[in-house]
Amino acid sequence: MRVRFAPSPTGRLHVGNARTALFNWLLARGQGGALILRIEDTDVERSTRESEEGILRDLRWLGLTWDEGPDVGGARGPYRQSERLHLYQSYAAELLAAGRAYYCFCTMTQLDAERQAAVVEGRPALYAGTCRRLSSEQAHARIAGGERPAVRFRVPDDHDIVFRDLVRGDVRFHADVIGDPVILRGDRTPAYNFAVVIDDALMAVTHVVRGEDHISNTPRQIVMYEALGFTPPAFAHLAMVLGPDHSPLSKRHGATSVAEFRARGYLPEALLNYLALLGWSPGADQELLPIDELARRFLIERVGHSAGVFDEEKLAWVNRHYLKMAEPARIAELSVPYFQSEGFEMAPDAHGLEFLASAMVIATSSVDRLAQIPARLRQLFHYDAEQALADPRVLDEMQAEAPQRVVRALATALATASRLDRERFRSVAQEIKAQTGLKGKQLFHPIRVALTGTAEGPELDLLVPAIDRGAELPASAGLPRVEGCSERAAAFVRALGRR
RNA sequence: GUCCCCAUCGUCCAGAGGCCUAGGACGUGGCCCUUUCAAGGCCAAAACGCGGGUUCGAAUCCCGCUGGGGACGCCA
Repeated sequence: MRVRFAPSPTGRLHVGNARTALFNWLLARGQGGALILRIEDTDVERSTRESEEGILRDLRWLGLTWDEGPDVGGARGPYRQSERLHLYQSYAAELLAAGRAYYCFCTMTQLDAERQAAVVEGRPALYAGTCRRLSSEQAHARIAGGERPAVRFRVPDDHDIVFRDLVRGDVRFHADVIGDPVILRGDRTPAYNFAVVIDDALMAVTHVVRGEDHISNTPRQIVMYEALGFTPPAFAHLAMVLGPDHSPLSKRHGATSVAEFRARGYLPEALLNYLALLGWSPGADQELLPIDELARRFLIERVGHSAGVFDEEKLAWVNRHYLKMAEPARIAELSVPYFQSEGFEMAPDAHGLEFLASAMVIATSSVDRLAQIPARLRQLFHYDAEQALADPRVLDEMQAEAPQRVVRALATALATASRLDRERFRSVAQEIKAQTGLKGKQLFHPIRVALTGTAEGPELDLLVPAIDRGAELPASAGLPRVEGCSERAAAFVRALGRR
């Protein structure tokens, strides 16, 4: 089995295309087949190397590996259409010689007018066949006269073209609804339908898995396979990915590209697992499975027929799962750019990363995406007693006598205590409880406010030890300075006294 | 306009003629856990588009309608 993913490098990798790539990958990996990456860059106007590199980068980030492609090579390259122009031209010449293709001198204006007229008259909007009957003498004379004709494929008329779609079953088109497609443009570059056929045939692709938008191209391609003496591959057309309003997923729905989802802090394994669930099911009651297991279970015949709405809420849920599963060290490293873009100045060394990793569970247990980690851990690196008391709600709470007693007891206890770990923090809390007679929220909320400067945040049991571990960190760790709990408590009491 | 594809909770899936009083997940609501916010646990509400057939029996098969989507480029 040989499958392929064939993006055109005209922009970012869209999640819909990523899903097509994934399904190809699942099919190839599940069956021990090969995946080919081919760059469809025959549109020189829109294709860019930047886009190509971006697409490759996004695919690699997702972990979708390929066996042949422009970067890794392979026996049936080159893998960029722009480097295969001679092949298309030589097959076109062959079709021309066999009378299966002909030169077309129609102008764009003429073609547009014909199309419009056809729609108005209720006829299918197809090529009228004006140049079909031109003799080769006439054609060559016009070429000699300086005209640059396109080449059209002569679709045999009056017969049915049927193909068995692996996901949809038999699909039937009548040849009369297919106009003669252009295979070579006036500038001798190939048109999509032709290049695809030549490439898939020459690259020995056995299964073409692509978007549903190509379903009506399939009959044109099949007649070309036949004219060229190639055996058509099996086809499988995947339903579209839609936005919440059931229109194709686009910018106005928010993020659409893999790069954007990466930037928002989704993990590749989460995006992949989510995408696999969109149009397919790995089995009743099971959704969250490692990619290899998905590949093992994947059956192209079991892919759904109808379009699917992309649901970022569900993606977020999948991501939470993988965030919890992931190695803290990995997440710590991935989180650094997010801290930086939130204004935290850091360039952690190994110790810094180790500390960050040790604190990471505080964030990963309660956050959707990497981008939310800095906000969740802000209280670790940022403390300002004055600023805390500037918050009317905090000030209001501290107006009462009981919380003040808690805070003062806390400052006193911490003044002599060594750095807090979980147990020492608990015993300090017990001490204050005994001293003040307060418990529960009455006890812990003032502690939280004094130590974090905020009324809400992660569990103190986790946060407090992390703060005091951070306070021990040398400057060389490359993290913002962490003010320890005893300093925080003392500062808070001083600030309170000034009020 | 012509051709093609599609149709189960708001969303994603399960359902391959009787296992369906239609199952799971996300989201939503409630409850629980809890020192706060989250996270987590439990419970609940929520769907077979409509009309005809076929069959003893249809969410499942057939036809039509309606609705959605795609294609009709010298874009891919």
